[in-house]
This record gives sequence, structure tokens and C-alpha cells, in this order.
Amino acid sequence: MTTIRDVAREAGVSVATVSHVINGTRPVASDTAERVRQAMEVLDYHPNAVAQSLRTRKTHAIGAVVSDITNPFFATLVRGAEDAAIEAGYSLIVCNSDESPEKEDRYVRLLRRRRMDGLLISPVGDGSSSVVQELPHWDTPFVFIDRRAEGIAADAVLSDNVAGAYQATKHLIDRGHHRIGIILGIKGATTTEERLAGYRKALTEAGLSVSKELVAYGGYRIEGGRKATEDFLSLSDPPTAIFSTNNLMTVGVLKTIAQRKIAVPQAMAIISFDDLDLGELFQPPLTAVTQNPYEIGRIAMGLLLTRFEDKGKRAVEEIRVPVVLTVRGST
Amino acid sequence: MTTIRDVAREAGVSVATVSHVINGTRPVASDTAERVRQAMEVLDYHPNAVAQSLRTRKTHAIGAVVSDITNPFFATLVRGAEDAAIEAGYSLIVCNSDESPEKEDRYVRLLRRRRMDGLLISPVGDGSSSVVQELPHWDTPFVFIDRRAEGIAADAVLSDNVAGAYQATKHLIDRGHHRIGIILGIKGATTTEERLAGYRKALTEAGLSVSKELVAYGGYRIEGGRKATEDFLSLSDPPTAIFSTNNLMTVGVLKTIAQRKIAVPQAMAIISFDDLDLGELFQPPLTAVTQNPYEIGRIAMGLLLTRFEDKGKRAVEEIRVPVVLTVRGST
DNA sequence: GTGAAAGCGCTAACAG
DNA sequence: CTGTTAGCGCTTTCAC
Repeated sequence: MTTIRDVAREAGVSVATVSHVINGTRPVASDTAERVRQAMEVLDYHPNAVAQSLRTRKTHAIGAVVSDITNPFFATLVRGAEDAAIEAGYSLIVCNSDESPEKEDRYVRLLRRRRMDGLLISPVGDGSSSVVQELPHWDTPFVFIDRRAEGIAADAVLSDNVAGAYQATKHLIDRGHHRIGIILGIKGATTTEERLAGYRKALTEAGLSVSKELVAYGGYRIEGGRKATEDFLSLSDPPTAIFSTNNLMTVGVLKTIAQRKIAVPQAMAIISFDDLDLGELFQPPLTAVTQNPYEIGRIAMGLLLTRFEDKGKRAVEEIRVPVVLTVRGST
Repeated sequence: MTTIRDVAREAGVSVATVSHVINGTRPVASDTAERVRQAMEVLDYHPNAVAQSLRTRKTHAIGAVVSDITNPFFATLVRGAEDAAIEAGYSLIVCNSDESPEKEDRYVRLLRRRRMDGLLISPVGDGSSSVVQELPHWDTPFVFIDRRAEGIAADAVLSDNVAGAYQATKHLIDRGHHRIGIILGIKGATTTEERLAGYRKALTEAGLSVSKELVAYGGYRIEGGRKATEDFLSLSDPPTAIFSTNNLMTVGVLKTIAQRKIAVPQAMAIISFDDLDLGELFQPPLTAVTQNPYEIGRIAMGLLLTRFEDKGKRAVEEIRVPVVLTVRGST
């Protein structure tokens, strides 16, 4: 592998000069610069970013820890973050915590060892794991995405969960439903708690009570959605509508309902927090609260990048990205 | 940030000893080792992977350049690769080329500068870009995934495209179709050429001719699928079946067909190379050639990792991962 | 069983 | 406008 010294020798200049033409960090006579560029070309030289990082203490890399990259919600969020990072000359390293505290722990430590310049993280569960709680004591800027960790005052970019869940529930009530089953994700996660709050608010406002048997937890996974639906169906007095609070669980709901050949929306109305990519192609098309993961990613990255300048000076920000209710055929 | 020197001082040993307890690279008296571990704990020390990499010339990181991480096919492939990497103590850096030669170029260079230990790459188009063509001259092992580049003898892990396309086409023929429109991706891409070959083979075997107006290109994008479908429909003698050769283009086909309220499969049969995540939930459920991206990723990573030992000694391997035809309601 | 010291490839004073 | 050189934090001979 050719080094900066090889280039310097080939061009007949010092390594300092080569470094400065690479980085444009000080004026170089144009013919000297040209010789250097020629030498780099000839030797097929590619600066060693590892050495650069060691020296400058900057990796120009951002780490992101998300729940599952195969979930289109996070895949899209990551694309938004990536696009914003690239524009600013940073690259993004993506890790899947898979909703597992162990993996989260491992990846956050990994990203720390690799000296990321900043972090984007959607904490597992309620964010009480030690590695997440220690984040503020470490001197790397970070911003929470999609969810935030309990008890940590830090930047966060989140969907407007309460409003979205409220709208979804109210829509169902307006359609005449009184018994609305809600399938939540992981207890303690801020998304879960906030969506539950929106649901309660709508019910209470309508003078309806919140029945415990109609509140289920599906772990934000397909299987969880399926299981919760089956539990609902086996109730002596089953709900007439199901509100699934993430895309994956909605898939579980739809599969179960299709399998049991239950008519939608006549026998069961279905609404999802977070649309499915092809939601409009289902029969009937899916009614959903549409989030904007791409924007969440972009905004979060933008916020993070500003932190590199104002070293912890500006106040912590919590940004809520609006959601919109898309009424289609399933309700 | 605390360094290995701080730990050495705190523990009252040399940096060499600290290094060796971190890496287990030589015997250390158990009480000394204990003191060192204590010191690391107290100082909240995290080894600097950047410095380690510079010194050892190994980053323990693999770079992957894929077309689009929001495409479930690649998202799943990446998960397979990642799982295999993690098991072996490597981490995976994912980049989206977005089918753009410029981005591909930029990312491959980026990964080179960051001194990845190895690369996984699905080349854009026919893989004729200079950065891809230079890959072999560079001394980093790499393996092609999903597609391969023209004229480069290198490891590759690919779906069995010819067989899959043959099966799909034959299935349509068996169902009585004579005019079958095929929507290919990007001209020159090996996936495109191979799937076309399978299609031709089945038609020829059945004594049918390959009509040029029934062969379209959709760039592996939703919009391309939509456009191609519309072109087919406006033909004086439109096809009775459409064979879409990737998941995204299939979405475009389905959207167009649904919009035009064309009956599937009566008025138009639809088959897709690469299943949709929720293909079974459509009305009618989608018939598809199911690939196994997770396995492609795992196998490719496994192959790459073996290359770290046998430095280019073993012969180049091309591994074909089987596909299976899943007949559902759309044909 | 342990330590001293020479670099890995680069950047950035400092000096001219 | 250009060169010399001291590290960045770590691993790894070589020596004891």
C-alpha cells in the first residue's frame, strides 16, 4: 500500500506539502500541486483514513443503532440520515440492535471504540440499559431517533405519537366502534407509552372506558401481532376494531385475519400506526397513520451535525415530526 | 479520552502489559492482570480501535455496497452478511450505491480509504465502472453479491437466475399463455441477462417466438415497472401475462393493474422474480420466484472470510443459491 | 513475567 | 512557498 511518503518522494516534495494539497490546508504553488497530483495518480495513492482519524481525532463517521434494518420504517429513516450525512461529508455506520439489550450494548461499545464523531440511537425498551444511561457522560454527541430513553435529557427526533394514536382511535370511534383493541409494542418504550396515551385520551373524551383486556403487547414483531389478534378473537366479547401500533405487528394482524377469513372492515376494522409499503394494494386497502421516517432521519442527522459546532451550548431539542391519518378501506 | 498509558500508570505497569491483557497475546501474572482490569474499569477505558487498526493494519470491518438498503431484498441480504460477520468478530459497513455509478465510485473509494478488510459488492449495471474494474488490482478481497461484473474473475454468490426465470416462464406457458411480457431491470446487469436467458429458453422450448415488443426494461424501480406495464397495455395485441423480474418493478405492475381495475389472473396473469414481503396478503396472492437473500448474504460473507486465510490461493468460486417457484393466485 | 522503544500513516506546529 | 519533526494511541519486537 502506497503512503504519503511514497507520493512525496515521487513528486520530489515533503510529506507536508502532499498533505496540504490533499486537504487544501495551505497554499501550494500550482505547479508543485500539479506534480503532487500526478504522483498520486501514478502511484494509485489513496489516503489512509485510519491514520488521518488517529491524528485528527475525527472519523467523519456517525454511528446509528436501530432496532431492525429490515423494517422499512428504519430502513427509510436510515436513508434520510445517510443522505444528510453524505451532504455534510460524513458517512453513516448502521447497526441493528434487534430489540436486544445485549446487541445494543455490544454495538454502542463498538461504535465508541471506533470513535464515531456522533451517534443516532433508538434505545431498546425504555432505554434503561447501562450503556445508554452512560451516553451523556461520554463526550460524543448523540440524538435519539423514534424513541427516547427514560430520564436522559438529550436531543430527540420523534413522531407525534400521542396525536397520531389519538386521531386513529377517534377515527374508529367516529365509525361507531366502542370496543377497540390496541396492540402496543414493548412496555416502557416511549413510542408505546405515548401511543397508549393517545388511545386513552380519545376513548376518555368519548366517554368510553379503557378495558384492560383490550390492551395487548406484541413486542413490535409480526408474531406478537398475530398472537395479540388471536387473543382478542378468543375473548368472550371481542373488539370490533384493532389498532396495531407498528407496521410489523400489523402484518401479523392482517395474516391472522386473512387466515380466519374475517371480513374487513365489516366484522373487524383494522388501523395501523405506521403504514405498510404496499398498504394501498391490500384488499381492502389499509387505513393507517403515516409516519415520515425519512424526515426523522434527515432532521436527526442535521441536529447532530449542528452539535459539532456548538459544543453542548444550545439547549436540548425535542423535535416532533407530524404524522397523518390516511383513511382507506380497512376501517 | 483515557488512553492505554493512563491505564498503565494507574495499574503501575507498562503499556505493553496492558496491551497484552487486553488482547490475551501473552501470559500475564493473574494479580497483575487483575490490577490492569481494575484500572480499566476505574478509568472507564475503551481501547481506541482507530489506533489499533493503524498499527495492526486490520480494521476488522467489511464494507458492503448494495443498490438500495430500503429494498427488502438487499436489507435481508445485508442482515445475513452481518450475522455472519459478527459471529466472526467483524463488523459490516453498509453503503447504498442507489444504482448510480457516481455513488458506487464514491463509496468504493471511501471504503478503500477506510481500509476495509474486505468488500461485498453488487455492481451497478454491468460492472464496467473503472473503480469496479480496478478491484482485482487492489489487494483487498471482495465478493460479488446478487450480480457480478463483466470480465472479472472473482468470487460471486448469486441467485440461480436462469433456472428461476425458466420456471416462471414455463409455469405461465403451462397455464396457456402465449404472449408473455417480461420486464427486465438494467441492461447489461447479469441478473437482467440471465433472467432474460431463462425466459427465452422456456419460450423456445415451447416453440414460441420471443417478440421484441414484449421485452421491456424498468431499471429495477417501481416507476419502471409502472411504465413498462402501461406500454404493454397500449400494445395493439397486449400480453396476457406479465413477468416482472424484481420486487420493486412488481409493485409498479400491481399498482398499475389495480388502478386500471384489470382482473388478475383472468385478464392478466402476474408473476414476480423475487417475492414481495406481503405477497401472500394481496388479492389475489402473488405468484413469485422466491429468492433467499439472507442466505446469499451469509454465504458471501463466509466465503469472503475464508479469503483472509488462503491469500488468493484457492480458485475463484461462483455459488448459485437456489430459488423456488411459489404458485399463488395471480397466475 | 515484564518493560522500553520503534513505528503504523498522517497532520500541524514551527522554522526557514 | 516549503520542509522537519513531534506526536495521535496502539502493538510488538527485543531485551532483561
